[in-house]
Amino acid sequence: MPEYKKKKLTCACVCINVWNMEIMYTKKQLEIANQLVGAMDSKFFKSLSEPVRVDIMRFLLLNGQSDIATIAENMPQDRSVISRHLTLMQDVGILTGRKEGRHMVYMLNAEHFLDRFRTLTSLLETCVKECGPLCCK
Amino acid sequence: MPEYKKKKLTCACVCINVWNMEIMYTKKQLEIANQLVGAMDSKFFKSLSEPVRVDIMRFLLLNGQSDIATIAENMPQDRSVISRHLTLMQDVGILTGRKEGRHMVYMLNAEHFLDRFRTLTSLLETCVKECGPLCCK
DNA sequence: GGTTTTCATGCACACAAGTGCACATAATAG
DNA sequence: CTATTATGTGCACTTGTGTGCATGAAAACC
Repeated sequence: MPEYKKKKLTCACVCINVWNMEIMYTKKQLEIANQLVGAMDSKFFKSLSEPVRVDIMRFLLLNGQSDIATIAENMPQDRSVISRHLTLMQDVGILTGRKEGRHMVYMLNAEHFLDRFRTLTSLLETCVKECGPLCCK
Repeated sequence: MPEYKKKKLTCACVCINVWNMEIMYTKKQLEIANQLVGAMDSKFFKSLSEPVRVDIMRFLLLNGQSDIATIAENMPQDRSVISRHLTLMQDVGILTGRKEGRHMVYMLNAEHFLDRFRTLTSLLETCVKECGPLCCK
């Protein structure tokens, strides 16, 4: 399979896979795949991969805006830990925070959150439609 | 705010938030929020939070099914590392693997992947529609 | 103005995760 | 049957991450 090894991913339209079968993909397919992968932000997924942060999301979903101390009182972790999680979630864009006196008030940024998932779903749908024969059969 | 602290999240329909404002949520809202949080699988998101694994996904998206050695040749990591990543991704359900002779052939499980995102988007949409006033205003 | 409250942050620690090497296993090729 | 190839896995190492405590800054309260 030496031919296969030398294949470049960024420009080729035809390649030989490991089973000596020709695999073709158009520039459009390549572009769509790159769009999907580009939309898969590591930090975004990582922020959702910690159960504590999902718990915080649940709390804000049911209780609306809240300050750090109040959230922390409903979690087993220390207040400082919750504070750091909230900062991280704000950096990613899941939450929005504003300072109100000495309180720091956070709430869900539902629009941004929903947009992220809508974009990913849409890109993946297009990808499956266009690259379908490549990914699963 | 002692009243607030004593509030139970699992059954209450009315609560006082930290600003002494009444916040109401119905049992339906609670149920939907719990459904959403329940669908947010930590392991699933964690599997997508590693750039190497996303690279593997991109490779399989463009090249279809492939064996471990071939994938590893296109990545800076050691073959054993790629092998472990693939196993993890299969456990989560993103990939499907089958043994073919001495080769282990992986490919994207696009249906499962798409279903995950569709479900999350749908649940989040419902959640925003039902709990909208709570999460953002 | 001093005290209290609320939060951010530096620090240390424990644990999880990614990585590469070496080796064992399974299956094919000769 | 022996050699080669592809893979899985045990091991040690390094890095990253979550955690809690203690401290300091900012703002409100008395």
